Amino acid sequence: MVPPRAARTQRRTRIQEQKEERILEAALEVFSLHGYRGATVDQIAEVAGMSKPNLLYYFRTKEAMHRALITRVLDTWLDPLREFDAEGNPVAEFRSYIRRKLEMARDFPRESRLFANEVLRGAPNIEDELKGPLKALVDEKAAVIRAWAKAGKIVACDPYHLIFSIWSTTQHYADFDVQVRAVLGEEKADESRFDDAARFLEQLFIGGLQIRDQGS
Amino acid sequence: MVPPRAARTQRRTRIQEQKEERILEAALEVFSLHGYRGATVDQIAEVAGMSKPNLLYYFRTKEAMHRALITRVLDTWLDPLREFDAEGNPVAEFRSYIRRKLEMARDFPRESRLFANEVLRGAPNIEDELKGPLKALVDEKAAVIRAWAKAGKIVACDPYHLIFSIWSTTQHYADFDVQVRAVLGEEKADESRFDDAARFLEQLFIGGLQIRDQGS
DNA sequence: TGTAGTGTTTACCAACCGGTCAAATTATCG
DNA sequence: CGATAATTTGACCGGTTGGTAAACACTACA
Repeated sequence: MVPPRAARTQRRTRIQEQKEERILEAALEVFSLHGYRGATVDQIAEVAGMSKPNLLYYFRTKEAMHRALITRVLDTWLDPLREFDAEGNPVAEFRSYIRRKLEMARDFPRESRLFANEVLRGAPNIEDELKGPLKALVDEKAAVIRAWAKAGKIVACDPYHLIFSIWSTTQHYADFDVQVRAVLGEEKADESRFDDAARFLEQLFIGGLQIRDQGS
Repeated sequence: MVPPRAARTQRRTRIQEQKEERILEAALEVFSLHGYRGATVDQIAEVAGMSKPNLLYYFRTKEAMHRALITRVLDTWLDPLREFDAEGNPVAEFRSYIRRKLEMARDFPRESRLFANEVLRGAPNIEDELKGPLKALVDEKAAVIRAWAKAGKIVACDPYHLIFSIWSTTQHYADFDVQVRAVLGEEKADESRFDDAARFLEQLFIGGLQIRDQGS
């Protein structure tokens, strides 16, 4: 009788976990494609293969569904940056960070688009998380980058805008996928697209970051 | 009696032009903020300062309004790339192209977000224009860039992904404005944000493109 | 001033949407 | 098996949405 959300103090059953997983998977599919407002509960229910009231038994509102989804995505989305290691070799760290971000754009485009959709709308539901955990993490990594520059390990540059540019260039291949396809032509296979992108971005960032001839 | 759209064979009156302009301005405001589905005709009518039926007298459907808006935006959006001059100095051309794109992100963020919203949704209404005029223009400029590289004027790199990276990094400051603000902190004034971004992007792209010491 | 066309508004509608409810079905466990 | 709780469903509801009908107002011009 009592909806599972209220009974969460107890352990969740396996069936609840599975259903919630199926729902969030379907919600990701629909939200990422149509945005929050554009998605309908009926649509999500259909993709999840269950009736609307049944879906609403697990997530009482559309908003609850979206919130659960976006906080989860935001968390995994920051993993690559968390791995960014102050102790490692600077150039190697950037190289693997860029590669990880590009792989996420390739393998999890729906998550990227969900996030993009949310930020585009002004991030009404995640503003606090952006100003809190996200900002804190970026501040931390920016300090690392600045220290590297001061130590002469990489060229000096604004660490925040450097991170922004890595975010934007990599996520572009998920969020603007249709445009990229249209310009490159459909014949260009996915593999090739991402390989070319990886090669270019490495050239752009690593080439630009490495200390070489400082003249002119 | 007859709606103006059908009477378009005749010249449009001044009042029609003005009203349509007011409507498209309001539509841009609302669509860019809430996306196609999230925007309501009532909302647009209110922003435009007229009643809904009155608005629908000038644009018979919500979709017609959106289509008129997006084709116009797409057109002006490509202007900076059109100005990209094959005869000019390569480095100077890139520098001014980046600056123009960044200025557009600063001065016309709504247009950028409208476009981003559309592409995110799979560009259902502009797919043809992406594969047609857009692709043609990019192909043309890509050839120019390749020729510059072959002539040794800039370093060799994939011209398509270079253009993508300029698009994504500059538009990021319009589309992900909320995130940028959250990370940099609200105290950072707009002017400073864009100045810093301009300085960084110049360093990234121009520094990376210029021919200097080629040794590892 | 009459009238035809242009522009505007009030009232309205059918479809859709998020969400509820009560009843039915199924799983759990003594 | 019996009983209790968990899950699922069809029917439904109030509010919103895109769009329409028709009357009304304004303007230009003979």
